[in-house]
Amino acid sequence: MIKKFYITTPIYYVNDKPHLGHAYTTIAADILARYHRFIGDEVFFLTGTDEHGAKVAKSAEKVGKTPKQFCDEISALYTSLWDALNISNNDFIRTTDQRHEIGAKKFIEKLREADAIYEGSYEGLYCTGCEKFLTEKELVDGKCPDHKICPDKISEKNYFFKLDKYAKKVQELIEKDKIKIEPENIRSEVLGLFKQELENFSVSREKVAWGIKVPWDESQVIYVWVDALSNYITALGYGSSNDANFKKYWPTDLHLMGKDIIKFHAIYWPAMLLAAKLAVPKHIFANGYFTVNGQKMSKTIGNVIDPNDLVKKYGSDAARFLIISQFPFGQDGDVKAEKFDEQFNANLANGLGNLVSRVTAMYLKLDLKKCKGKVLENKEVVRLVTNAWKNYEKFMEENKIDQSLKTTFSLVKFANEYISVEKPWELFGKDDEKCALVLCNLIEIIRHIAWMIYPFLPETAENILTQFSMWDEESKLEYAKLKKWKRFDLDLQVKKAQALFPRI
RNA sequence: CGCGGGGUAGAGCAGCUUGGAAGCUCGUCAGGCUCAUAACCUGAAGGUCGGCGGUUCAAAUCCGCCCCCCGCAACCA
Repeated sequence: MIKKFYITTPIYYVNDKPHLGHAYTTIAADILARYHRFIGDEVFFLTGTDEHGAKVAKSAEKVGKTPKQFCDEISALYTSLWDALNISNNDFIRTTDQRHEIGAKKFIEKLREADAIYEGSYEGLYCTGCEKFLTEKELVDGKCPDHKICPDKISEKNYFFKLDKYAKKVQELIEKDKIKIEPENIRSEVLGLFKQELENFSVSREKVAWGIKVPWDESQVIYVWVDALSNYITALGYGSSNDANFKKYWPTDLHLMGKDIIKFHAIYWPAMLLAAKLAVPKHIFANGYFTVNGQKMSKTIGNVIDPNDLVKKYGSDAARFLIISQFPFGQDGDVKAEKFDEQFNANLANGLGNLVSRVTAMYLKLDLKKCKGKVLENKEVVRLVTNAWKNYEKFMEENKIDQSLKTTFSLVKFANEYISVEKPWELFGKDDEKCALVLCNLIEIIRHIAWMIYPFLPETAENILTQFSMWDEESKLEYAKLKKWKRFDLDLQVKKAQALFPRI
């Protein structure tokens, strides 16, 4: 039976242009999506942009644009980055899409019907200059940092969600891993939140114009978390006449996100889904945060890394590789600009690129056609590759994508050592059959490496396989066949190609 | 007493759950090789595993206290 696999990134807030963090989460999702397609799952991979709220309206106004124009422009920055990074999402949802509006309204309506919503009042510090509520933390000496005035304490009518009604159940689901939360430390952090006070949260706003109107009270706009989170179902057609995808793909197999928004995904979202009598997500995974040179990435410090620059400098595949392999997936990590060059050269140029290059050259230089049909199998090498696949899969299933990549590159290392030990150039003319065996083993190892990196570096994988004229035929094969050791003969059409990753 | 993460060779990290000769990548140094993208392979130098104390035949690993970094707490992955 074919398994379905629904994977999402958060929808990104358009108040900011995309940075390394957005790219990180999205590339990770793409790798997992590609992997699952690769092994034969039916995949739906969703990403998108979150476009409502006072902040966006404000930013738009500042540059003299309508909110919609503003959103169109920023949202396009995301889609073009995803193009540049070869992201294979099946859909891209914007919260300003009509389909989303319909679904989101339907969803909040459902919450109300379930008696999960009540009218209350929200009290906060409102700055008339900003036209928004400020938190205590934002204030400087009790004043709005932008307008230097004391905000007014005012209250407005809001609708609230009865989180207290569902929290216990959500907690139970998490404890029993019905909603599996990873990594472990994030899970315990979430469970810790239940011990503290979890307050009912507001699901609407009165003083915000840029948003989706609450269906039963048009003086209110649906507040961010209901609006944003519901994208995961509205993109599948929830609430519309065409909800085939919703029926097929819901619930989510994997919600991927940065750790900052875990609370909303792990607690608020399942609670709302329970209220609406929908299935809850199966798995939530929070990735870590980047610091740059030991400091948090921030616009004010000016250390924000633009993923577009990485693509320009290293190319799409290498940028994917560099971004994803900086530190273990699920943990925080620090990056330095110099490190990108270093790792590019070490792993891609000197490692993989050079391996392909030297094996290709040897194969073309040493004429071993007379050994055709006499090439044996080397059990040790076969076992090594089989084992590598086992580990690779295990890590992938555990979302340890950096480990899968490491496993793959350990084969690169092995192949390079193997060449040094066997010295094909010395064997040639002395023991041609042995020489042929070594070269065939090497090419076969490279074939396996190519398929392993396929979800990570799709273009490179195709390039390598094309170089050995394997792509056309193999790309049609099933996963189970691809990963089997293949003994092939010496009649391959091998082309000398350009360096995969020229050294920097 | 808010919650959580971390402090291991020059740099970045793994190991800690289930105690038992300190490992990986990059860098440095010295050899080797010539098929290759000045690449590749081998070897070496370099660490009192944040501090103090405890448990133990044995602690980076378990326990206690202390010091120092960092993230989160209604909208920056």
